[in-house]
Amino acid sequence: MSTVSIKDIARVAKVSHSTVSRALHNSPLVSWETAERIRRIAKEMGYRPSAIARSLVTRKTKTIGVVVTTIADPFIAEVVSGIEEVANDHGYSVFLANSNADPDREIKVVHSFHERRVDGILVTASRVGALYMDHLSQMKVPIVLINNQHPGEFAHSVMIDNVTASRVATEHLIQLGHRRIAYIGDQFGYQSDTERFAGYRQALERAGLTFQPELVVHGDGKPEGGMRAMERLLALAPPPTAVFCYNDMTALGALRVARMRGVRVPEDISLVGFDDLFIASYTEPPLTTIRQPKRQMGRQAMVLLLQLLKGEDSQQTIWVQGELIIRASTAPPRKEEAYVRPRS
Amino acid sequence: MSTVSIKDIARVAKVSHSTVSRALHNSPLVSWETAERIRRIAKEMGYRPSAIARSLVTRKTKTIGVVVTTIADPFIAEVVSGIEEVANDHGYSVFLANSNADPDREIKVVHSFHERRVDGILVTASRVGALYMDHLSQMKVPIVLINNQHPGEFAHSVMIDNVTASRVATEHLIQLGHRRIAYIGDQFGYQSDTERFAGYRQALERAGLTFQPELVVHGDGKPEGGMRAMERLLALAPPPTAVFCYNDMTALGALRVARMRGVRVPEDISLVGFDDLFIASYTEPPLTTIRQPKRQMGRQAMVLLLQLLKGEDSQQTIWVQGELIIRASTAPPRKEEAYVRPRS
DNA sequence: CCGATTGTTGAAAACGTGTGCAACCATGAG
DNA sequence: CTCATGGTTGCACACGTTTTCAACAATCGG
Repeated sequence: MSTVSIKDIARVAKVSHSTVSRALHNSPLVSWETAERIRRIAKEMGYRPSAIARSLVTRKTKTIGVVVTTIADPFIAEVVSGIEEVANDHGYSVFLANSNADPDREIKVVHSFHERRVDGILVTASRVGALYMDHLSQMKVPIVLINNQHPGEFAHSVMIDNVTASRVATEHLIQLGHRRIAYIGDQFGYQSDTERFAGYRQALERAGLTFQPELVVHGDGKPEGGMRAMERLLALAPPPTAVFCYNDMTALGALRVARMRGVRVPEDISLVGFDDLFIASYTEPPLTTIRQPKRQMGRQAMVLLLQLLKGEDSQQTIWVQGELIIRASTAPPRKEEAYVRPRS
Repeated sequence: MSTVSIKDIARVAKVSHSTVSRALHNSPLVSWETAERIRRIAKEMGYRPSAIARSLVTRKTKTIGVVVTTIADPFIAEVVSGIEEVANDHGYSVFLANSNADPDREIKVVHSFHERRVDGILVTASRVGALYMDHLSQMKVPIVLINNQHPGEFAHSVMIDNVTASRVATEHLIQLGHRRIAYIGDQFGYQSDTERFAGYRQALERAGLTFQPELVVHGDGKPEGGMRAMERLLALAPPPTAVFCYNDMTALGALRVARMRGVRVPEDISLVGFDDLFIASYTEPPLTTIRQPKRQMGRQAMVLLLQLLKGEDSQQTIWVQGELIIRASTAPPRKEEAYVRPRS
C-alpha cells in the first residue's frame, strides 16, 4: 500500500490500468483530456513507475554491469566516472562490482550480473581470467573491455595505443640526449607491459641505440615494485641516466628511492611515468608522463556499448592515443654522462 | 527462448514449475530424489534465476543505491570500495550514481533509485541539499549518510569525530613547540570545516595560546584553494611556523606553494593534512596527517544499513576516530622563531 | 480395514507493467 | 437512415517468480 501502482491511479481516475499506462507514455491512443487528467492524478499521488515490473515485460532492464578490479584504483575510478556519466544521460543505471582480481569473486560477479539481467557489461580489470571470459560470454550480452590484457575475439574494446605512446615517451628522453635509458615494467605476462616495452625498444631501435637487457627490470605496477626495481637500477655501474616507468605508481616508487639514495631528479636521473594520474602533477618534481584520457575512454566505451545495445554493429576496437605531458622530472643528462657512451 | 526459465525446467522434468521453484530453494517440501533430479537438469540447462521476477513478488530487490559527488574523488572511492565489499558479501548489488554536486542530477538520481526500488540508500556526498534530502526521505527507505554535512534527524550516519581529530593534530604541532599555527579551511558553511576549526581552537585554548584571526584562511578543499590560501599565509609578517590544513588536497596545494616560494617543509614551516589519502605518503616530504579509516567507514555504513534492512533499529550515529600519522612534514620550529613569541 | 496423519505435488493467484485485440461510440458520407 | 470509419477505451494475457491452498497417495495406529 505504501507504493502507488498504475492500478491505484486507474481506480481513482475511473479508467482501466491500460489507459493509465498509455497516458503516462504519451500514447496518441488516449484522448488529450483524460491523459492530462491521469497525469495530474499520477503526480498528485506521487507515482513512480516500477522499473522492475517494466523490465519483466519489456525484457530490458536499462542497467549495465561494470566490473573493476578495485574502484580504489584512481585510474579505474576516473574511467568509471566517464562510464557513469554517459550511462546516466541515457537512462541507464550502473551496477558496480569489484573483483579484487580474485577468480572466485569474478565468477560471483558474473552470476550476479546475469541474474540481474543487465543489458550489457563493461570490464575495466587489469587482468581477466580465461575462465572468467567464458562465463562472461555465455550470457549473450554485449561486452566492452577497456584496456583489456588478453585481446579476445568475442568482445569489443577500447584500448590505448601503448606502443606508440611508449615510443613517444622514450623518444622524448632520447631527444634530451639520454643514451642509457632503463625500463621498469609490470609483472611478466601482462599485455600492456609487453606493448609498452615494445614501444620502448622501437624508440631505441629507430635512434640506433643498442638494447641493453640489464636496463630492463620488472616491478608490480605499484610503488613497492617500483622501489625494488629502482634499487636494482641504481646499483648498476654506471646507472642509467633516465628511466621510463610502466605507470605513474611505479614512477612514484622509483622517485622515492631516488630521493632516499640522494639521487636528484631530474639533474642526476630523468623519470617518465604513464597514465597521468592526478598525483603526477603534485610530486616533487612534477612528473613527466603519458596522459591516458581516462574519463574519455570510459565515455567512449559506454557510447560503444550503447551502439551495440541499439543493434548497430560497431567497430571491434576503438584505439585512443596517449599524450606526452612534459613536466619537471625530465631534463638533459649531465654533460659528462651524455658523452660517455658515444665515445666508448 | 535464449534464457531458460523455471517453466522450461518443469517441462523437461515433467513436474510443475512450483516444484522446481521449491527444489531450487532446497525446500523440505519436495522429495530428495526429485529435488536432486531437478537441480541437475537446471544446471545442465544453464539456468539462472531472474532477480527481476523474484523482486517483483518478494518486493525486495537486494540492491542498494550509493550516491556520491564523484567517484573520481580518491577519498570517496575508498569508502565505496568498503561499501561494495560487505554489500556483495551479503548478496546485495550496488547501484553507483554520481551527483557531481549538481541539484538537477541529484534529483534525477533519487528518482532513478526510487523507480529501481532499491532496498536502501547510502550517501557519500560532501554536500547534500535540503531539497534533495526531502526527496530522499520521501521514498521510505533506510538511508545511511557518511560524513554528512548537514546532520539530519531522519537518517542514520557514520561520521568521523572531526573535533577530536583536529585537536590532536593541532596539539601535535603545539607539542613540537609551534606557537604561531595557521588553519586553512574549506569553503564556509561546511559542517566538517566548522568542526575541524573547532578542534583547532580547542587545542589552542587548552594550551593557553591566544587565537589569532589572521591565521585562519579558507580554501576550497582542493589543491588550488590550498595554493591561494598558502600564498596569503606566507605574505604575513611574520608568517606562521605551522599550518593545519582542512584536508590532504588542501595540503598538497600548500606544499606546492611553499616549494615555489623557497620555503622548506618542515624546516621553515610544518604542514599537517587530514584524510591520509594514498598520496599523502608519497609527497616530498611525506605528509603528517589524520587518517580516516575510509574503507572501514564504508564497511560500517553498509553493516548499519544491513541492520536497518533486517528491521533491527540501530544507533542513530556511529562515530569513528581519526588517527594521527606522523610523517616528515612536521618538525620543531627553527630556534629563533620558536622563542620569538614567548619573549615578546 | 478404516480414518487420520504425513509427505509430496499441482493449481492458481499475485507482484506491476506493456500491448494486441476486440468493443464501443461518435461522426461523416452516401 | 445506414454503414463505414476513426478515435478511445477496456479486456485479457504475458513476463518469471514465490507462496498459499487444496489434492492426492502412502503410511500408520487402532
